[in-house]
Amino acid sequence: MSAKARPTYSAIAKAAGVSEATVSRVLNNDERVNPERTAAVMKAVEELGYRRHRAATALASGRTGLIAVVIDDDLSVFSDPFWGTVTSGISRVLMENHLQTVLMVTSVNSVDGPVAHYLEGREVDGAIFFQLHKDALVRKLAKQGLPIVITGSPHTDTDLYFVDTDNFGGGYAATKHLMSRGCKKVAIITGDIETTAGHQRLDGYNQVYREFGRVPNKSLIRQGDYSYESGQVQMEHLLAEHPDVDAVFACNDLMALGAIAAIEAAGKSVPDDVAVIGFDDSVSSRTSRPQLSTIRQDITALGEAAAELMIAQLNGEPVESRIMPVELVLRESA
Amino acid sequence: MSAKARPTYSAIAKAAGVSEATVSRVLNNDERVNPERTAAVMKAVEELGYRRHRAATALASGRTGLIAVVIDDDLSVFSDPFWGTVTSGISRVLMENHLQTVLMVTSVNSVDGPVAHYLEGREVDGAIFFQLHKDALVRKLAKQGLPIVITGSPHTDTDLYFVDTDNFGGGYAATKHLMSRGCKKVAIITGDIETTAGHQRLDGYNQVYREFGRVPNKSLIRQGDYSYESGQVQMEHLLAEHPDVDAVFACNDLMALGAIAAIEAAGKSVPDDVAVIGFDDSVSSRTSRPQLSTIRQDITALGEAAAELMIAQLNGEPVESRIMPVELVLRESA
DNA sequence: TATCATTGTGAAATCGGTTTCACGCCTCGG
DNA sequence: CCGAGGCGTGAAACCGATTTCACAATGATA
Repeated sequence: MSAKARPTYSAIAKAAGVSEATVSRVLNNDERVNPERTAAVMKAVEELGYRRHRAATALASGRTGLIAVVIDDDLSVFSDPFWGTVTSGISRVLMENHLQTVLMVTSVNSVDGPVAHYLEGREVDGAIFFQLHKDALVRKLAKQGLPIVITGSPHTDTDLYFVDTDNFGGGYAATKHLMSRGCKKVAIITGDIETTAGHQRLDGYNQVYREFGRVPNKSLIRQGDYSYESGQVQMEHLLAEHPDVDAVFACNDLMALGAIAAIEAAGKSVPDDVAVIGFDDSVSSRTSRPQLSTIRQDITALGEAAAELMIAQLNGEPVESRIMPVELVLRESA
Repeated sequence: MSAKARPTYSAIAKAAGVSEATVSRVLNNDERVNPERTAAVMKAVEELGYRRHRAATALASGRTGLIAVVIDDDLSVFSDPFWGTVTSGISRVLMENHLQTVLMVTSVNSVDGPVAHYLEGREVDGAIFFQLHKDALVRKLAKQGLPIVITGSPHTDTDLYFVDTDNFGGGYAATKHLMSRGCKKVAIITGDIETTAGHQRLDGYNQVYREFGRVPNKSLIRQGDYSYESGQVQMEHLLAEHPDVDAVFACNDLMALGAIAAIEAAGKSVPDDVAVIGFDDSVSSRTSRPQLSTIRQDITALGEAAAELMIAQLNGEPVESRIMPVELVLRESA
């Protein structure tokens, strides 16, 4: 009674009375196999409980069945639930397509680091990058023919495929709502303006002003860094310079919460004196008081889209970058 | 000018004037190779820029160089920054040991689902599980000899290796602080009592009462479910039944925030009328007002410990489950 | 009817390492 | 001086799939 060893092609071929080559053809959906033999192989596969040996397939075919998800940890982005959620969307779609997700949390900036070696070594079939800051490595890999998808907009204009949130639309919707609400002096606390996302949200803000035939006062545009503290201090500056400011669009929820703290510390109330809108629809936007109005993005869908772009590339199908829609969620703060 | 093809053993063997077997020995640190040949091989490896072909190694040796991290998505735990942080700790340590992290966000409860097939197929060298609810699959895999580490305590008493936060110690420290502060009527809002973690925190709470020679009133022990809302309603019940309750230990920050909302809604103040301590040291614990006193765990360290246990198992070294220390962080709420 | 394509199939080579096995050489004990 | 034992080494088998290539059978064409 030997332990049931894992069946291989050889066993299936024997059981089905065909050659191993035919087994391979059937299992890879080669059309040209006689239906009867196909059926025989399928039956044998079923009965023996055959399962592909990934390593053997990888060696012979060059396809590893693995997709890397590369996260730049210089930003410790992974402690942000945002990335966890994106990743789970990616993972789900990949798994449905019989691909596995290899997670690499690391500093990606080096064109010659361990990650670079790993990816260049063709140990994965493709790579999905998060939040790129330098794209030298990515360009290099792309040139070598490695399928790539970027989550978040690429740093520069480029021909790389990407999926991103509609940052412009979010900035536009938030600002438009504040204006339509009757606010006269709408400020913005931006995030890192170096990033495309940061810039696009600001562009949306400016666009609303333009449509209203106005130009925002330069000093209504304050640069934060996505932290609670920066929201707080920038709001303090705003209140000092513009005591009559009556609305703020903060480019993420954390800064919005900081801003609210500053507003209330100044003895004013939200939203009556100053309306506030954040961005992200994070958990704290629901638990804060007042509850925060914010821009919601379907984060899981973003991940799923990234995975779909990757799969399309692998299949040689036409691929197009995607911008995912956002939604204004109105709660108490605006 | 052909593109420089990836060098293989054959190239190195030729360059170093030895056989492929010897190359393999050198690269796998086989002691018995003549130092001169070792040097020659190393030199050739260096000069040709050789890099191992993962699939070939996997096929021949059976070691894939991959460790699965399995996350039960029934709980959508991955949108909790906690798990992202743990994962990044795991990933870092594994990568240092030339192992890659394969992420599987999925429903693990089935002993016969795709995850089960994947893991049973030996496509990874080991698996790290998060937040187990049913351990049938894990036990089955362990029986098959797959190295396993559980992050969070296993469901039942077991011989499986695990790493966990000192839940008991956290519950103890929080409650002890509240008592020492002079609070007479310290309540607890527990999380899911079915989980080991939930139970252990409660045990810590009970232990303090015991040490003070007291027994907590049954109705001071309220069961929540880790959600903001549950913290809120349980606190309302507490205030109704015990108008003189003067402290609450909530088993996570979210419930603590809900409790604070309920306390303030009842016209009482935190911490003067009722002191509150949470658990997790989440971001919102710092941004809430009043800032939340809480129990901090070193989450990255937890992940690193999990990875280390895995590596020890792979190396056949002695392995011991680990309980990671926690720290009481005092802010404004207690 | 003779010839050329086309189609389905299996034998065998291949992917790039690891591991077994046998052999030659050297040392040591009797 | 002979045989046993140990050590370093290379040839070759092996891991489990994929893919090339040759060949036989069939159908189409002239």
